Amino acid sequence: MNKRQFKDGVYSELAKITKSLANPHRLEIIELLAQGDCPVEQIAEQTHLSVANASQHLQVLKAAQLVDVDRKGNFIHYKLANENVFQTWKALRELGVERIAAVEKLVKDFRKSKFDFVSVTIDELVKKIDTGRVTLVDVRPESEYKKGHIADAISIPHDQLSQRLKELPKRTEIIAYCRGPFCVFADEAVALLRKAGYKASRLEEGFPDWKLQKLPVEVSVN
Amino acid sequence: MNKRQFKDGVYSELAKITKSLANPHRLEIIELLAQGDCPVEQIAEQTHLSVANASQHLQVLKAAQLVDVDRKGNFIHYKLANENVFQTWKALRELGVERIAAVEKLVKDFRKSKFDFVSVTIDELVKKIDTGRVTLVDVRPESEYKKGHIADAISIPHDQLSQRLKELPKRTEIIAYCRGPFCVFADEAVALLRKAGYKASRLEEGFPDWKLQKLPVEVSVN
DNA sequence: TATCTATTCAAGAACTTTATTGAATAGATT
DNA sequence: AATCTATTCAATAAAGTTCTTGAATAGATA
Repeated sequence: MNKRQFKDGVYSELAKITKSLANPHRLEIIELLAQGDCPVEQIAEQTHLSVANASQHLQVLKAAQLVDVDRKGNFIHYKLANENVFQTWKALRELGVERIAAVEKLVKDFRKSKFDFVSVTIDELVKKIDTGRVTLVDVRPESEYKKGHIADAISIPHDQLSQRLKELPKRTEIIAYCRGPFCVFADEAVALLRKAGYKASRLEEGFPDWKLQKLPVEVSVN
Repeated sequence: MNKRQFKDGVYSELAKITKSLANPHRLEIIELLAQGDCPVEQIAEQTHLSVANASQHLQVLKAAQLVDVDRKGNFIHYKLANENVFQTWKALRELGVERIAAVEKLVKDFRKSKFDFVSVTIDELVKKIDTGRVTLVDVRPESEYKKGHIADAISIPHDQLSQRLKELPKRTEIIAYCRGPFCVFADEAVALLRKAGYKASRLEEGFPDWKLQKLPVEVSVN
């Protein structure tokens, strides 16, 4: 094998991986799987795809070895092959927000129009936890909370929040978090909480970002 | 705009960026531009593409805002839009090497078959520079050296090395570096040096990786 | 102003990717 | 062993990507 063949080989393999990521639905699937493993049907539902279509996208990710499968009873669970997959998605996400005005505009317009408040970064949250009292609320679906959540966070899924406000303290600051910067659950939660007189803000990033930094995590085993 | 439209918008913008990276030639172009800005014709030559084809690929990268243009006299120079672009390429590269056996095999087979020696990581090189004496040789084309190189490195382009061996000390350790882990210039240099009785190894990563870590860099201004 | 030249554009053929549909499969459960 | 069911496969039409070729352009030099 000569030099050129070697280079062509390497770059074409890397392009294959990149291609497997280069689709809006597959990026959304990666973000979803970063919350924990998940059967096909749930992925299809969450991403608004048909099951057959979701399955096909998962096959593409599997062929690129970005996801692994696990059979659990009647269901087949998919999961990210390793941390590096989320890391790469994070790099792409950040590149997008920084480089592409369209993405930043989408995010800002949507957020600012409906939810006019600032968010807290992971670093800021760590300081807050160290120095003061904070109530952490995980507003993702309970199944995702169970698969892993920030230590000491309580689970109140976004669609149950209005009925469960009493569980939250009025005095201490509340930080809501969800899947990631493009997930709206936390924004909706904060809007609701503020309207009800609570002192609340959202975490800018999501649970997978917290976990990637090796910060304390808890799992609810079934 | 509702939640679903927002998500669809964001993921499809991010997928557009990812698609612009998802091609072997464009990945190679990114790696080349990470060495410093460069006119179209040189990019075409280095990547073995026709000029028209290289230009088209550059248009794709430009549309995704991953590269910027600068006119210099008669030539149009392309450059990476910012550090994050290289960062993302690096994440993809590492994901590839870690996840895809095919990539690792290609690299190992090619290297091990022709160049049977271990490489030095950036961290190890930093320590070596601190504690001992090391001669650093930049074996990339001189134009790339001029656009930026590791501090105190000397330039001996790979194709001139055999005639310029006398410039190098026989006693102190020599570390050769080039564009990155998939670049073969440094391997060839080390093979040649060892055969001639020098104590030499290659840097595993390349100059852009060194620069990304904010380690000391020099530029030869023209 | 005319010429030169690096780069881009445009059109088209070959190939790849995607969503949809309905059938097939493989592994549990009964 | 028979049935059930979550998932995958296969075929197809529509849309997108890529390389090649040769012409067009825009900005510099003369």
